[in-house]
Amino acid sequence: MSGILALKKRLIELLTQAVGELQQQGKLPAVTLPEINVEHPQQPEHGDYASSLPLKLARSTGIDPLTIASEIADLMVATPEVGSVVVAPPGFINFSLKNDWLTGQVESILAAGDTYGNIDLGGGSRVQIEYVSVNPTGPLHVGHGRGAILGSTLANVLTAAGYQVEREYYINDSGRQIDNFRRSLYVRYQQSLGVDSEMPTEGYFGGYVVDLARAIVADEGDRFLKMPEPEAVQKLGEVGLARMIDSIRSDLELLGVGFDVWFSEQSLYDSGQYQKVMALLQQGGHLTEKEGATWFTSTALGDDKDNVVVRGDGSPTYFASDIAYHYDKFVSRKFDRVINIWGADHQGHISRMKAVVGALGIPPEQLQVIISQMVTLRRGDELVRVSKRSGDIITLRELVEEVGSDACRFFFLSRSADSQMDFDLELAKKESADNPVYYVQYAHARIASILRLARERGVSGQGGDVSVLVTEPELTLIRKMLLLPELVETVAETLEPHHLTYYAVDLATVFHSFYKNCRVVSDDRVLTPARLKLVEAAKTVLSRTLGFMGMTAPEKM
RNA sequence: GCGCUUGUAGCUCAGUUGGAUAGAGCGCAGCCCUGCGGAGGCUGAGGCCGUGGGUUCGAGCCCCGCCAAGCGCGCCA
Repeated sequence: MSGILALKKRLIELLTQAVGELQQQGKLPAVTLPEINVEHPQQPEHGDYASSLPLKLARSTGIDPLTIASEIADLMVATPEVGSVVVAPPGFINFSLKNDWLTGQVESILAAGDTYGNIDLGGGSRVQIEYVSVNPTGPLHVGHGRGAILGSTLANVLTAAGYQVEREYYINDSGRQIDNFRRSLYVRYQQSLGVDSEMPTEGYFGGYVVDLARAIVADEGDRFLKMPEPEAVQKLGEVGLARMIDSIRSDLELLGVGFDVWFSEQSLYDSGQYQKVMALLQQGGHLTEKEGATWFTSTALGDDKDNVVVRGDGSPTYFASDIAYHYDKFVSRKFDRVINIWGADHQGHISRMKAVVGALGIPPEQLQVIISQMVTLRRGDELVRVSKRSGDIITLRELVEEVGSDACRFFFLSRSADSQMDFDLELAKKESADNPVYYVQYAHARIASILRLARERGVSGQGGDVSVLVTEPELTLIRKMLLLPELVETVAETLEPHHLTYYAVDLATVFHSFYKNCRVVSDDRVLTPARLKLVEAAKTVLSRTLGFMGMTAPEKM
């Protein structure tokens, strides 16, 4: 385990022990203990860690919190890490770390290298994280980018947290919208070959369908015109879908978003998984026939309404295939945990999905759904409506090409998934130089530059004695670097990757401040190698943080 | 009408799961280039944490009501 997490755990153990001892001595009544934890105080004067345990105990025992605090503090045994234990009103116990322990952590970070920040929270358990999963009936738009970046970042962090992570894209290559898309494409194909044909009223009118049809004409000619229409729609559709999926894949690659598995919805029908799961639900008494359709009786499980799984015409709904899909995830592929990232418009899908997962005998809490709120797009004051069928689309690709992948990722990550955001294209372009992404990356480039200079002068950290790094800017930098494992833990537990961006900015800030105050490469033969070690460690931490976010860590800018 | 999410500085947003004097970026008012990258550092002004109650030693955070915004409430996905 990482040193800093072990330390936190140790402090909690020591507190628990001390309270136990006080209870044995009869100085504290044998009340049930509150949850004991330590936190980082906001004020540096309050030390590195603080516990409000005495305040909590005061409630149940009726004893003055300051008295409890000093009794506990007296019983805290000396450790190599903790320099002082101080009692502070109204009833806190504050811990400060020893300088030599802190500076020693620089060596630990260097030794850990690119594994620094890894923790063993997951214990190797298998987590699947599914994201984007957009219908291959149109290009990705800006909102999809948000989910993509959330998902890929979480996958990075969960991997570092000791989970075995699989990243998956669910391809909805079956069902009504796909039929609709195939018919639309066929019409555009006919039209581009001069055949008079009319688009279905609910068709996909976007210009990209026209482009796609033309591209297929260019590559494959008029061969689909020679087939009977139903066959042509099907065959042309296959070609078109494959191309759409390819373009989605390449758009995501541009953003640094990738997947381990591309899972086909159609395969659930081809493999018999769908039929199997419906039979299971039938056996479990979860299905009922009414109004000509088959319903999943989720109201019996506390949901607010039942949901159709098989339509009157015998065709399965999206919900039905999603049930089979989740059965496949949990039962066939045996994931311990499944995380889905959905857009806000799928909010209503959560409760029935959890209900059905429970009906299949899987604990519903093993399914976690993250809702990424809407992204509204504007150009200056002009609101841009995003609708796949209207054809007025600002694509994700266009955004990435304008703003850049790094800025895009940072921007999307800097807000919690719960809050909706405006994305002003003009502003994103105009202010790109002011984007915090540059502030953070600049810190990394600066470090690289220092290390280059050191190499030129033939000096290195070799043999550096880190115990001399005791000035305030140095210790502040070290303290900040030590937070990375806790950050990984927090993000992995809360599934809230936006904390990464705030940490990255904080880390860059303390580094810039250190840089201003502490000359690294100098004539001082003691300080120079020690500070080179510190700077190298800072580079590791910064690049690790940027890596989690899927951003580049530039050597030069 | 019901469900989910949001409401914190002029603007965009954090707030470590109930702790000490509520933070950051941008913007605003100033300061710092005889040294490793000024895409930088430092200082200041700016707050009834939507609103009204409640819970307790202690609430931006928990509970109830209300107001406002977004999304959902299809045999669409």
